[in-house]
Amino acid sequence: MAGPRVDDIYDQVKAMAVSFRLRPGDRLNEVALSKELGVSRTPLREALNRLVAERLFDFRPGQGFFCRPLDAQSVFDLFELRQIIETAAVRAACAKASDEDLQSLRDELYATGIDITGLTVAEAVSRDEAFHLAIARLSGNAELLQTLTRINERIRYIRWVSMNLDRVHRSKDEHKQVMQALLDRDQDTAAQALAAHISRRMDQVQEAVRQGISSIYMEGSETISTRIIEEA
Amino acid sequence: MAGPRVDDIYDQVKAMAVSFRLRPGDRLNEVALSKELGVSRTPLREALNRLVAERLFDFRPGQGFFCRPLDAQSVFDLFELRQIIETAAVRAACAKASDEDLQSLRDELYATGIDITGLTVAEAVSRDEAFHLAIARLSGNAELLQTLTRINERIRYIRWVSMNLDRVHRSKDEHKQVMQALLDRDQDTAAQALAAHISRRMDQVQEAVRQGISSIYMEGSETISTRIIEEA
DNA sequence: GCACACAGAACTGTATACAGTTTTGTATAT
DNA sequence: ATATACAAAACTGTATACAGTTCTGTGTGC
Repeated sequence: MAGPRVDDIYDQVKAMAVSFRLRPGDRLNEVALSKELGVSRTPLREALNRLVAERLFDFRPGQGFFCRPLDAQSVFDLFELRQIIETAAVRAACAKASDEDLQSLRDELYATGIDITGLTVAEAVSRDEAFHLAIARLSGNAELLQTLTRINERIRYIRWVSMNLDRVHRSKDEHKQVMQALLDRDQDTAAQALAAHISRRMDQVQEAVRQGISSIYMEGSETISTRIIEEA
Repeated sequence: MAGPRVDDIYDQVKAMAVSFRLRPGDRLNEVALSKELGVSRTPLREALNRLVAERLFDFRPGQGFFCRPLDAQSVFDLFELRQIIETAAVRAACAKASDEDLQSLRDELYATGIDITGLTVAEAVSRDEAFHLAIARLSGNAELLQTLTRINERIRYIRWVSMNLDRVHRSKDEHKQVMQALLDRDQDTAAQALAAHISRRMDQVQEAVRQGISSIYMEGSETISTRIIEEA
């Protein structure tokens, strides 16, 4: 029976951290969390150590594990890095992706990625992420894909919140633009469009951050399930 | 007295993995290693879980931890990613680094980074890494620096071996070129020089990989301490 | 000679216990 | 009222024990 519990625990705790059900900066109580998850402290700590390596948690010897707080500088750095990586990825995708792969990405984008009305914010962000990750996958570089995945996990919550604050969702046009450049295999246009797209998002997020990260955390996870009613 | 052992164990095991004292693909024996390190399995496993997250180890439930083997594709992907990140970093450094920081990087390069005759291969690679990391630091992006650090750890051994195989070391000129472009704050030249520099290294490494990774692992760590006698 | 089955050893996965440290709460003195 | 000292509680860090699984080596049948 003994399933590979560490992997499960890892996923569960990561989900909590990513959605900030565990509050940034707070020390987490190992016995309480282990009881909640129905496991002992040993595998929980193993999972937490993985998350320390992924920078989702801080570890202070003698004090334990802390939810890593996201300061304004880190948010900026992560977005900048994301832009660097995605720009390179889309260029590689232009050069290396097969026609079939590009076509099926296009189909998927038009089937599920366009109309986000009625979706929750969480769902909308998830689809957005999926499109960007799909491009990274087409780059053919597994390490690049992995790195981007990790980055996304760390900025996901801030994207949720920021998407909630300003309700203009222009992604659809911008994604279409990138997709077209991909189909044309036009590296420069694709890279430029994607860079501009990410920059706009970064501006929105920086604006959200400026309103105070601490208050952002207060918003809580209920906003994530708010449904999007208007569209640009 | 109880020191923060996990951090120490983490460093020690990482050093073993990076230098391939632990052989790629092999399962590692927890009790043997814990005895060797003089600790129990619990903190050892915590450290190993961090290294799993960093992709230095694989973890297969029910079987344990394995040294992650470096296949040719991963080596290529890591070098490609490194090139992407460093190219962007040097551009950012051109734009954002202070004059003093650039000057002190130049001084350090000319003081310690030029003549590698008489150094061991490990020392030479270490200095090379230091120069590249310094540029990443000047980008002002802590996340970028961290990501590059992780990448370097994973390709360090392969660089050792490849440096040992072909004994032409042209880094000095190429580093000088990059440094000059940085001082001129010439983004395009700097990026191009750095990209070319990494590409050349990548070619050398791919050549080494082509000779068979398995035989490379056999070379063992004694080659790392071989001293460099000739210079280009 | 080869494949397969089975028993024993070795190893992993997790719970638990305990030592040592940090935190918290309270009472006392200024 | 505030600061300080001290005691108790809570929590972390690690070792160890044990259950369950995987591996290994031997022997048997074909």
